[in-house]
Order: sequence, then structure tokens, then C-alpha cells
Amino acid sequence: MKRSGRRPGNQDTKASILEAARRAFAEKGFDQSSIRAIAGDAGVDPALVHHYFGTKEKLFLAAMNAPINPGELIPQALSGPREQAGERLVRMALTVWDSPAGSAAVAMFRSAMSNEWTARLLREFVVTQILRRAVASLVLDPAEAPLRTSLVATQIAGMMIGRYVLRIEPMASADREVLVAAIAPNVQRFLDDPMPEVFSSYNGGRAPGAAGAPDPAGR
Amino acid sequence: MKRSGRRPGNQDTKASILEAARRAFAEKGFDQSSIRAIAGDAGVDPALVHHYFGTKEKLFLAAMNAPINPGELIPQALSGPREQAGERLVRMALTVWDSPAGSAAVAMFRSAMSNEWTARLLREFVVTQILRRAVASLVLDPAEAPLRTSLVATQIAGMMIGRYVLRIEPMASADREVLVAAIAPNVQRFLDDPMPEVFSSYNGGRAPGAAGAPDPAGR
DNA sequence: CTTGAAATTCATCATGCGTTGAACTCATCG
DNA sequence: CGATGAGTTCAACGCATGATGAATTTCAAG
Repeated sequence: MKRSGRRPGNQDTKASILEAARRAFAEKGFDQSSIRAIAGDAGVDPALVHHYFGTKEKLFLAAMNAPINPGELIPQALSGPREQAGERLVRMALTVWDSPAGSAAVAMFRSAMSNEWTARLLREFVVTQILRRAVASLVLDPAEAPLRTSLVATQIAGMMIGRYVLRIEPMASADREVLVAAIAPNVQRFLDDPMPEVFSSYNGGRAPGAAGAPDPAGR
Repeated sequence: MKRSGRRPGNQDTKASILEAARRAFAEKGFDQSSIRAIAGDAGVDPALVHHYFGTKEKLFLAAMNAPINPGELIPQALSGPREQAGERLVRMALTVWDSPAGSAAVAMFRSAMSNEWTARLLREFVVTQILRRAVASLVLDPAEAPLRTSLVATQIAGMMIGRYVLRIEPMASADREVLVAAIAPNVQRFLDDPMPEVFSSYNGGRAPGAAGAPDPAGR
């Protein structure tokens, strides 16, 4: 009865740990996933996980790093006719998240909901990898860009929540193109529609001179 | 040096436990909040929490029950000119969540993101307390109602996420009326705009190309 | 065939958790 | 005053977690 020691043959245990880790993080988020459970799922001793990845946080980073590659996708979604940007953004988000590689995105998102550390990661990722490119690609009034892009993010994040996290019907099982058709127009409007006048008191207006406190502009 | 025993005077410890519990649940969600931390925050021994509330789940329910009272708010937001329903919904959501009592709502939402039990609670709450009333109050084509209402929920949930959970700027600190002005029109469109034709392949119509699509639950 | 590195496991530590039951202290009522 | 019970704390149990270091087995190079 052998107990410890190296396994015979060449098996890529490291990869299967990463796979199990992504599954776990996607299903339950960072905090609720235990290294022990991940190791068990990968058919491996928990200590091996530490041997390869050191700490749980590094494991998370390693599990995220491989499949999340915004360098290709984002520009692809942003390039093209500007009036279809909303549609491309929504479709890309759904496509990525529905794909097997998308489990990393789900993991990232789900974890960010309850863990401060991963929330910071996601914020940074969104800002540096997505928003900046978006602002550069889509021609946006720099004064309005922050609010416009975060409104877009808001709508897409809400879609994610409904479909992948809370799994509210019929969002959860609706056909992808149904959602694209329903949501894309509103995303497009966040990019294009003139912002209401009260808006000027918030961003670029600089009217009453207060930077931090927005003007109580009741209408 | 006294250690244990009843405290002098009449102090409402039970209430301050509930208060600390709501704070904790709102800030960190159900799983990440420990009874020990809540007890410490309330200046009390952890055992006292169990003495009053029995289990952690019952504590959560007790902390939610008091301030969440949709019986009044929802009808109030739904009644009124139909073409301003979007605006009233968005403003109500922001108002409730910004209020001190809203910490319960934040707690519920945040917890639902990472804990299955609370997610079920939220789903049930949303469906029975909000969606049904909404469908009844706003005149909606029954065939389209599920998707329309969940699209609305999606947009509002996304706003919540950005403003209260992920705290993405400028959503987090934008003036309430700025968000109302920016988001309400899109909510209104989810209620009113004709759904794209591809939509018919989802809810009733059996249109072409719906082969591999998952069968929706409603029907 | 030897040797050293890599892969893998075991046993263990320290920590924090939810929960429990017994003990202690105070307020109130007779 | 004495008794009763509610309020409150202490000490502990059992469990799960992330982490560590030594021990064991296999592989590959010399």
C-alpha cells in the first residue's frame, strides 16, 4: 500500500490543480473555496497546491492569469462601426462568459462581490484593461467618459449578475442573442445619448467650484 | 474585578447586537461576518448572541426583518404615471439604499452574491415581493413580462453593484439625481420599447434557429 | 548504478469559527 | 430579606481552514 511519493508516468498535476481551482473559484468565489476542496477535486494532497503556488492568493492569480486575456478581446470588441459598439460589447461579454475559459471571468466577478482583495483586483483590471482602451477607441468626450463607461459597466455587470451569479430566470437560460438584442441598445445609448443637463453639475461643468461634493442639483 | 453576570442599568443590548449585525452583514456579507466580530462590535460576549438569536442564520433573518418593508415602498414606486415608472423605480432604489435602514438591503444583496442560502432568500424576496407587484401594477404583456422585469432588475442591480458593492467611481459618489437622470430612461425603455423580433424565438414563438438553445422555464 | 532533483504525501501547527452549558450578577417581586 | 429569573460571561468542544517541514517515491542525468 503505497502512500506518499512521486506518481508514476507523466501527469500534468499542476494543470489539473489550476483547472479545479478555476471551477471552485467560479462556483463559490475566493473565500468560499478551500484549498483542501480544490486539492481533493484535483485528486491531490493540499500540500501539493502550496508547493506549486505558495499561497491561496497566488493560486487565484495563477488561475486567473492564463485564460483572461483582454489584450486580444477588448480591442476586437471596440473596433468596428461605432454605432454597433454596444452590440459588440454585450455579445462579447456573453460569449466570453459562456465559454469554458469564461469560468475565470465568472470566478473573478463572483469573488469580487465578497472579498475586498479580489474586488481591488477587479477594479484595477477593469480600469486599466478595459476602460482606458474603451475611452481611447470610442471617441468620448473626456469629461463625460468616466460616467459613461461606468454606466456601461453597470448595465453589463447587472446582466452578469442576473445570468451567472443569481441565476434569475429568464435571464439565466435566455438565448444569448435575445439578451444582445434587448440590452445592446441601452448600452449604445449610454455611449451616445446626450446626458441630462443635471449631469453638467457633476463632471466637467466645474460650475460651482466644488470638486469632491457634487452639487445638490434637484430638478 | 467583576467578570461575568448581568450589567447594571437598563441597556438594550439586543438592539445593539442587531445594529452591529446589520453593519457587519452590509459591509462583508453573510459568510465573512463572524458572530464573534459582531458580538465584539456590540461590546458583548458571543454567547449572548446565541442566547438571543439561536443561530447565525436566525440572526441574519432578524437583522433583515425589521427594516426591510417592501409592503409600503414598492406600491408607492409603482403607482403614478406609467411613463415615469422608470424614474420612480431608480430613485426609490437609490433612496432606500442610501438611507440607514438601507444597510439591510445592502447586506441582503451582498450576502446573496456569495452565499447560496441568502441567494435563495433574495430570489424569493424579489420574485414574491417585487416582480409580482410590478407586473400587476404596470400593464405588461404577460408574455413579455418575465423578460422585461428581469431586464429592469438587471439594470438596477448593476447600478447597486457599481455604487454600493464594488464602489466604482464615479458611480459610488455621484449625486443621486445624476444617476436617476442617466439610468431611468433606460429602465423606462425596458418597460416600453418593443422587443426585437429575435425575442419571439424566446418567449412564445418557436422561431427558426432555436435548436440548441436551452429551453426556457416559463411556458 | 549512483545521485540528486522533482513530485507527492503525511503529520502537524496555529487560528478562527459556530455553538454549547455551566456559572455568575443583577433587577424585581413577594 | 429571600427567591426567581433574565441578562451576561467564561471556558470549552469540535470542526475547518491555510500553512509548513520532513519523509517518501519516482524520474532523469552522469
